[in-house]
Amino acid sequence: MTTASPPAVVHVTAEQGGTTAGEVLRAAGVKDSAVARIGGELRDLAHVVAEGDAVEAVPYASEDGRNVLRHSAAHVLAQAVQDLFPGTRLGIGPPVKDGFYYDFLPERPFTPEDMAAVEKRMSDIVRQRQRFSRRVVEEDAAREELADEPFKLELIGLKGGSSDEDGSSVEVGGAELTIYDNLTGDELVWKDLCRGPHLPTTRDIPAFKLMRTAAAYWRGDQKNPMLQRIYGTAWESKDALKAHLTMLEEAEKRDHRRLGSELDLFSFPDEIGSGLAVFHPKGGVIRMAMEEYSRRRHVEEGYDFVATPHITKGQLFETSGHLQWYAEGMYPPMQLDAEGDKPGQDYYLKPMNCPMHNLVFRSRGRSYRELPLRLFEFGTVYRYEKSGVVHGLTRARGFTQDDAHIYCTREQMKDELASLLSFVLGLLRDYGLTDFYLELSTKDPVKYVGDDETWEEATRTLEEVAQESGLELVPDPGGAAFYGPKISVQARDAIGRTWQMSTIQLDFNLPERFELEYQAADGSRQRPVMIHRALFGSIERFFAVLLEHYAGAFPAWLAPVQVVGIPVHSDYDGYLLDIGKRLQAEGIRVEVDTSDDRMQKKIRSAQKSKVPFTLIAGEEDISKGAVSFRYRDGTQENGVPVDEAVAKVVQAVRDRT
RNA sequence: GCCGGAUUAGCUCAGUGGUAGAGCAACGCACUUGUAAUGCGUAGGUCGUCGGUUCAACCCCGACAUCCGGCUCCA
Repeated sequence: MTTASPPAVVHVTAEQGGTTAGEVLRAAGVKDSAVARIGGELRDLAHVVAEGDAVEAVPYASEDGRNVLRHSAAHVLAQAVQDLFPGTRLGIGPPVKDGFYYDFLPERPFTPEDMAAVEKRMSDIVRQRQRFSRRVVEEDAAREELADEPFKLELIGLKGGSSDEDGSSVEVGGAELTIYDNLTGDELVWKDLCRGPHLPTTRDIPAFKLMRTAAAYWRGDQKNPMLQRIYGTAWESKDALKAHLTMLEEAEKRDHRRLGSELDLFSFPDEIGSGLAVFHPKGGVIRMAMEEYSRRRHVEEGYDFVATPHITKGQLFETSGHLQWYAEGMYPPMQLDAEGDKPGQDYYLKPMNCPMHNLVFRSRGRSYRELPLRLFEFGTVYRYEKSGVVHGLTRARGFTQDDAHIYCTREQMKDELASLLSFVLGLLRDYGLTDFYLELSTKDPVKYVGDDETWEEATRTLEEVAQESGLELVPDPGGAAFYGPKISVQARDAIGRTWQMSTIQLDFNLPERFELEYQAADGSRQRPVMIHRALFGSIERFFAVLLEHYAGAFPAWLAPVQVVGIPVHSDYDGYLLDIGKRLQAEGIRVEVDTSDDRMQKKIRSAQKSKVPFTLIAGEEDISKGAVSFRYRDGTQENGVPVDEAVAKVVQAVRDRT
């Protein structure tokens, strides 16, 4: 959805000096330009140009073009809100992915009815073709003009210190302080402190829609007051808006929480607690299939399997540093064995497996001959996620990591990382994800342990490996764990959303804290490097990603029920039950629908449960020793001999298609 | 944790200050011959929990729990 042809660049002639960017582009026949780029800066089309300026068109459908039209839509939103609710104070209103928002401090929270009214008022403003007019102001004058807007005054004080992070740069991020006036004819109807640029008029906003109200802290800081945020979406055309809304509907239909209950896969009983899932038989069997394949691949890749407890004395996490850094993310301790004045022991649910694996490593002397030593387990961990962040299976409080820790020498580290990365990508591909990019998370300047030199070496090694993979690499400054930098694999799903999947973390610090050692060939004692890695992240989360990726229609090898047999009439139940037995003997998960329903209803039920294969049999098939083989997409092959049908199913499952 | 919204049958949802309804699912009976819903019937809810207001609360108020949308957070 980006520009089809490269954007036009027009050089301003002598005669054109002193006219506007818009006029120059129009003279050159360019129609599709939201704003103009001159000297690398985005400018209003009303910007006065000089001879020799290179004026580049910025199409509506480009990233910059969309940002501008969305930001203009945010101004329209703010004007509409202040028209309808005059006492409302303004926060900020930047463009965001797929849309825009504006933060307000209203006299009372907005209601859904308010939203309808605001949206209608916005349409009026758009229809009025109000001009966005830029005006440079002195700081003192601005303070006077915006005396009623406390948040804007704060931003003026911030000028120069604004950042993209909290969105404040859209207001005061430029070299000059500017106000945008909305003019109907020459009449000033509204104004806002704003860096710009903007579309020429409100009428140039092609398509918008308000999405939801929410709340947000002023400038993103928990200590600041809570503002009411209104989210909207805006696009370069009505069709693009419609496509976006359709995508959202599709995403909602695929929501794993919804599919989880529709397909009877899992639930979150209140009685157990927030963020703690139970898997039902159909979800359980998918999970089992996922685990079985993963285990097999880990065996093939030379991993050793370990198992460790769910709880431990607190000392272990003192040693690892987790209690120092992440105590609030852990379930509070159980105190055991206290007697009178004698303090007892604090036991914690483990939020991570690594300290336990370190103890396995340390359980006896290790030789360099054993390295790389790769310890794997499906380790269930518990993290006390804050109440507002729990979200289905993707952000749970109890989950099972496909966790492994690799202990190796510094010399082995790079090769190990490279082969690990290809193992990761191969495994993800086997599960049906194919579109990836990598993210390199580097040191948080505050939350970290260890010396800078070690961090640098670790970061450099990860970066080299990432680059050699040939995948796109995106930096994530400050995103590392406290003990070391990481690469994470981001996967795009069937509808283009990205999910953080696997993480590979390099760690020079925990081996230090746990005093891990191996004996080298020369007899000296050396410290191993540790690599933390999870390929699924957590089984629950990966389950959710696959569920959404496939929209519930799992490939045959993962499908909870792989085949449903449907007799045309109950007289043929026996024939299909026999076929069912043959399939079952081949390890296929098969059900024969012998209910009282009619055949049409049974086909509908099978279809709704997203079973990959349906075998239908009636008189015609039986006389030939065959079945009708129906695929999930509704296509079908009639008169398939039973042997062949069984073989087809077995092969589809074995090939993981 | 913060702001806002929500919580009625297994699911999706109606509904009223005078102790509740539909569709689907479930169960029963009858029906059943070729590719997305056969018909009839039955059963199912202390209306999230606990307090309060009231002659009377599913409905109004409060607390708590859980969920949803955001914010903040995510070892």
